[in-house]
Amino acid sequence: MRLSAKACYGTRLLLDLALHQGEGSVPLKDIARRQEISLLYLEHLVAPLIARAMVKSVRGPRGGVSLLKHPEEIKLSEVIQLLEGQIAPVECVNNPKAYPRSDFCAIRDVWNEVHKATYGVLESTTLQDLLERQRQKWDLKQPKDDENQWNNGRDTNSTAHVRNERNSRRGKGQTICRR
Amino acid sequence: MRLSAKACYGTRLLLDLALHQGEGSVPLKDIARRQEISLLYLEHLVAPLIARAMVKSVRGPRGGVSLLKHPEEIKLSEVIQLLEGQIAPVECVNNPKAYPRSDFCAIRDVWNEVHKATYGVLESTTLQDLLERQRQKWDLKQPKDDENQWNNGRDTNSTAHVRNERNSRRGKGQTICRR
DNA sequence: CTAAATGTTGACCAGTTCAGTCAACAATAT
DNA sequence: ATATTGTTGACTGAACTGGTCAACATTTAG
Repeated sequence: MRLSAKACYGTRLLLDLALHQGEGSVPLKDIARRQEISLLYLEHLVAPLIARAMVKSVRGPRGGVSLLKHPEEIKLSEVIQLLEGQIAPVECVNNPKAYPRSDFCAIRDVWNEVHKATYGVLESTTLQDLLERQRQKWDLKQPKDDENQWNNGRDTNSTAHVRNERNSRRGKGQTICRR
Repeated sequence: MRLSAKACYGTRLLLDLALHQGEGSVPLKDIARRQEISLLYLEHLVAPLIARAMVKSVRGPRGGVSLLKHPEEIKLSEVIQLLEGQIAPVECVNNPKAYPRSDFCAIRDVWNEVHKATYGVLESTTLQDLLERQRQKWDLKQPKDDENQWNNGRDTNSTAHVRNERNSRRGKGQTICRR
């Protein structure tokens, strides 16, 4: 039951912003570089976060994005729901009214339990929690020059390339995580 | 974090077999009809279950499939792992050794918790549990002629058609669940 | 021995989704 | 006026999914 790269990248973007709070607008270009995510993709990915008022953006020189809510106000359940579309494993858990017969389905009950278990973890975890945990890990490791805090299991040794600059001809980009 | 139709159908196939224990081999054709799943697809889907010795098959007249293990010996974690490929939301939870840097990633810890929560539910649920729950629901509802016990949230009103007979020209099949 | 009824399996397909890209444009600071 | 940032509609190639086709294998019944 795989998490999409979109939800994963979005979570990393938010943590990156939390780690850089107090620095004004953070250019997406910098986040893309630190997180090794395509800038062009990141620009699209940030839109729902802006629309949901989790993040605000400023255009122009010294532009970028920044958190609009406090990290403790941002629950992961909200983030994943927004980016993934649904947290429930099947649609009849997500929208039981549309599937009245599923009331008599024992299997649906299990997916419901899976959903509750997953949702419970995400609902009780805030961006603040992530921030504190990440800082603790860094304090242990002293990775001052290693803000690439993630490794979400994607193949970071891929030879695929991606651009993270706009309006440039196709060319070498940084190694990306692919699915 | 969607469950694939494959994992969903496989779970329903196993429950259907559990409900029909004691009847010898159950033809896949009958399961396909009851569950409204393509027979042709079901034939492919059953292969890993046979390979894993959860199910056994008999060819020829009076052939079909039947459970090889007792329902209480079949955990859903095993089933979903087999059919879905992985239960963990990201690969670095599934295979941490391949991602050493993820040890310092706070986000990975959260996906780990999500995984543990999900896995916990599936690991503690057996086919026997499903069987008992399904029978209880039926006792309440008396759906004697309604063995289509599921409704996994897929659109059962679809006008798409599917064949569930072999070696016949393309033609009208039964309504199927699509994603 | 033949026909029918079942499973087996390699190959294939159309549609969908995804991760990413392109480019024109808008807004802002210098 | 230029550079630097974000915005957004449209697009793309690859991967995956749910399903199909057909030839074949096995088994039973007549």
